[in-house]
Amino acid sequence: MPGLTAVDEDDVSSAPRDGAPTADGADRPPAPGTAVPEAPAVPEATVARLPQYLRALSALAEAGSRTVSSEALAEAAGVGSAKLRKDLSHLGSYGTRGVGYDVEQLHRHIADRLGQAASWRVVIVGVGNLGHALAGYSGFASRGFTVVGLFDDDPAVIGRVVGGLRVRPLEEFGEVVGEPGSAIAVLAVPARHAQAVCDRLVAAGTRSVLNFAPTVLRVPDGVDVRKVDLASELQILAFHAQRRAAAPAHRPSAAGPRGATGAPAGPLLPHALHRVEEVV
Amino acid sequence: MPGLTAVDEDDVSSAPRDGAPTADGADRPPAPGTAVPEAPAVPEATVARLPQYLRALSALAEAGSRTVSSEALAEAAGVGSAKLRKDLSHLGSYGTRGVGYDVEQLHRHIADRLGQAASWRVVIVGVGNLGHALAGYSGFASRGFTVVGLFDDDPAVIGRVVGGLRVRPLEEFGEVVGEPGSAIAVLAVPARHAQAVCDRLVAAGTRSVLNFAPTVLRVPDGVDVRKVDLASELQILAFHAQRRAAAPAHRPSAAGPRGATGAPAGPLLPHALHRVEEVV
DNA sequence: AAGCGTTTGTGAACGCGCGCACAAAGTCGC
DNA sequence: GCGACTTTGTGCGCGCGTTCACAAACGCTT
Ligand SMILES: NC(=O)c1ccc[n+]([C@@H]2O[C@H](COP(=O)([O-])OP(=O)(O)OC[C@H]3O[C@@H](n4cnc5c(N)ncnc54)[C@H](O)[C@@H]3O)[C@@H](O)[C@H]2O)c1
Ligand SMILES: NC(=O)c1ccc[n+]([C@@H]2O[C@H](COP(=O)([O-])OP(=O)(O)OC[C@H]3O[C@@H](n4cnc5c(N)ncnc54)[C@H](O)[C@@H]3O)[C@@H](O)[C@H]2O)c1
Repeated sequence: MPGLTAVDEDDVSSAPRDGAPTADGADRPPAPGTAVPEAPAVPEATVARLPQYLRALSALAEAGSRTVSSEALAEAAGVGSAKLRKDLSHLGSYGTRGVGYDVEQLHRHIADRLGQAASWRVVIVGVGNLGHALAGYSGFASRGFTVVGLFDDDPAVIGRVVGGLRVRPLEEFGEVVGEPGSAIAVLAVPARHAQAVCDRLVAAGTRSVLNFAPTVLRVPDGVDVRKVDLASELQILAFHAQRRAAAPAHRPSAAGPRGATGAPAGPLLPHALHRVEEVV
Repeated sequence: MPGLTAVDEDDVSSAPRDGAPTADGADRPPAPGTAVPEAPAVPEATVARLPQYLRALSALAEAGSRTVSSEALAEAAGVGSAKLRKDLSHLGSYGTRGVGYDVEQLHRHIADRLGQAASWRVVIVGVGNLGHALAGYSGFASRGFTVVGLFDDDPAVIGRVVGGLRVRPLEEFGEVVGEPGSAIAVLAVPARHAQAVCDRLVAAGTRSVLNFAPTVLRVPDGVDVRKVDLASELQILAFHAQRRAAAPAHRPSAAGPRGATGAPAGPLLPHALHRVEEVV
């Protein structure tokens, strides 16, 4: 959404520009020159896709590719090539026409933009069923995140060591979180406590929250909240499944069988389906 | 009416919806034959919010409310009231002017639209760190889902009982999944195996997949895939956090991302922040 | 150096979703 | 029974995001 008024956002990112002799020092597109410093403002939709591009680039680099075309990278990331090029254009021009993008250089650049130059500190609050799984997840490190604290308020859980970290009481939160905005909090407490816990985290300086509890969190301006609601995801899938079931095969004959991937090409949904409700 | 600023959750993450849109996506206008009665075509953005409305309605019903105004329900769901009314209008008119909506009736109606009349069958594939947490999660049942099967291929895991269900080998998948499209599969296997496992599930009749593995899944038309990528969520938060850090005290009014509170909101952002990279 | 094929970057059209504002429709008070 | 008030439902304008299509830019070959 339009929410963020990206303020300046100049290319101040320390401009490491290591060895890469980009030759063209003239790719400073929006030369402000006059008037307001304005904001290149990367669109939200683009930001949401950058992680996918980064993942695809990591895979390509590991596979030995040195350059990729927008077509190939888009394929790997599961998007259209035009969309990918436009997305990258918001970050600046880092491709070479006629060749493509330098895998390593583009990876570095996107990682910089995502703040992944150094590892972000992550704290997990609520080490229950879900929090335990998250604490033991090894996939965060490779994406630029380091879990530096686990918190709970259950005496039976406090003190246990999970994933190499000791579970602490919430009172010690302030000691671990550090500077305001320097850590991301993952909320994995029961829904009825989520708001209260969130308030404490914000009071302690938290500016970024990933919420797993199925509740609407109220936070002051300046705090960023993203939610992951598994039940909602299932319900959205259920909605589509139900619609699919209600609308049987249309165009019985003329249906163009544009196969996607090696898989059964046969038309599905032979007849109406029914769901059962008993448990096995 | 002009009192409070529109409450408005972030919710930017609406359906990236990669892959191929279902063939029947939106071929409504040029109705070739006779006028088809069905398919008012609920917008995707609306579908993604229906679960939130349903949750809010459940809470209201439990609190004893018999009716709600669009304003109150929107507040509870964390959206704007105009948006909510427009969303509901896509489902048909079920409100009473001058009064509001009947809580129980609206809940029933939305639940019907989401196919929640009966409990959907859910199978979890990959009972590791994450799959274990999901299998033991009690929050699915109240949202209309019943876990009916757990699958893995690790002999050390097969046979174990988790959440009252025995973990089965993938070979038995076909016996449990039932009619094509009648169950939703939750993928919680390592990324490098996700595609292969997904192919097997689809071949066995699965039409809805919720993917936790950080990979792009290729599926044939007619199969609906939604992904939950925790690392990406963190990276998006990191992007905003970094931008916030780069933009010091500016205009707090329009700056922050999606404020929710309609009142005081004492934004601080005292000074620039820095991240540290060493682990504790 | 010039031509040729390739690929990027982007201008422009298009469609979707959002929020405003208001008339219609209903309730409540008298 | 009637007027005033409340709240829904929606028409409309607008901005964001996606897609198409193409000229400019680049490497490679001759
Ligand atoms: N488990 C899942 O697979 C799953 C799936 C989707 C959503 N969720 C949501 O994630 C959240 C956690 O789920 P769970 O299954 O891990 O629940 P859980 O009950 O197993 O764990 C919750 C943990 O939070 C701790 N806690 C409670 N109040 C606290 C407080 N005030 N401060 C600090 N810690 C506190 C508890 O001690 C417990 O350890 C819930 O909101 C749930 O709805 C879980
Ligand atoms: N644990 C988390 O908190 C977390 C967070 C984000 C994403 N993920 C993703 O979720 C997935 C699972 O994560 P995890 O931590 O549970 O991993 P895990 O290794 O703990 O569990 C994976 C399970 O899948 C099983 N498996 C492997 N190959 C299989 C196959 N071919 N068929 C059936 N089962 C198979 C394994 O036996 C194991 O039990 C991974 O893709 C991971 O990236 C996990």
